[in-house]
Amino acid sequence: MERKTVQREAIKAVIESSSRPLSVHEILDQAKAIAPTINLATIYRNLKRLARDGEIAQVTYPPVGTAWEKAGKPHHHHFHCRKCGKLLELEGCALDQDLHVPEGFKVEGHELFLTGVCADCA
Amino acid sequence: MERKTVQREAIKAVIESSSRPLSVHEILDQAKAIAPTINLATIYRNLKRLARDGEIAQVTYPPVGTAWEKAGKPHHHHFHCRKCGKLLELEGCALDQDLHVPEGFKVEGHELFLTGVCADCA
DNA sequence: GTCTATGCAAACGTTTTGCAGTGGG
DNA sequence: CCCACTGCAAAACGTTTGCATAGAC
Repeated sequence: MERKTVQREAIKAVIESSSRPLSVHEILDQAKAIAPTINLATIYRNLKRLARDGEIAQVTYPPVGTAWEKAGKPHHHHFHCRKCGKLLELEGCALDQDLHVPEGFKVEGHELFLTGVCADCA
Repeated sequence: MERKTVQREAIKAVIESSSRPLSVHEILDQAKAIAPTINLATIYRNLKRLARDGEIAQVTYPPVGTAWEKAGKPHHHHFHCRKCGKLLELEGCALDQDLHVPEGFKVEGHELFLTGVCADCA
């Protein structure tokens, strides 16, 4: 049976209160303010589990690594600022719905990252 | 001064003759046919270098890891088949050019991955 | 009291690096 | 003959796992 722990609640709270996807280390640092003894193994175990339970979603963009955000948001994409390195959330989707893929291919989803410089760094 | 080696030529040849991005281990396996003593350190060192010299390009999609393809191809994106796990090349770009990003953001590039099932696996 | 979730440390896969020696020029 | 490049082994890095025990219920 599932048990509620300060650690998992802390991780959830940190991710849900952020306006942008957070890295594992950002999550660790911020969660420590709530649950000081928390460590990386616990972070990873709970990220995996919260993702499985549909509470959070994984966002991965190589130059940044893996980041996590609250699940259930409307369809959106991300912007990677090459100056501050942050991954920022963008509203909506600029993808043409009429994607042309070769005969026989079935498109089930897509991921789009924009790169450039954000307003703060420009 | 730059020296031509069988190892680097093998890596280049393997990547340039492929119709889809190759993983590091695919490159290692195929390069061994040309340069049997080649090892991972040499693969990594040369991938980095060939990329720096603009001969090859890195493609990274998390579920697959890092893959490499010939540089200088026309703008295109990739398709990830969730059955065979391969990364396939798609022609063209279905991205709406009129991307709306927040005030002050400067878009310099983008990466798009489509996911689904390829023709061979459907 | 039970048994899940944590904390630690060791293990893992991928990529990088130090160093001695090979071989391209 | 020189020194760029290789091959090997060790290190580094992010992530996962085994195990003993703290703590939720």
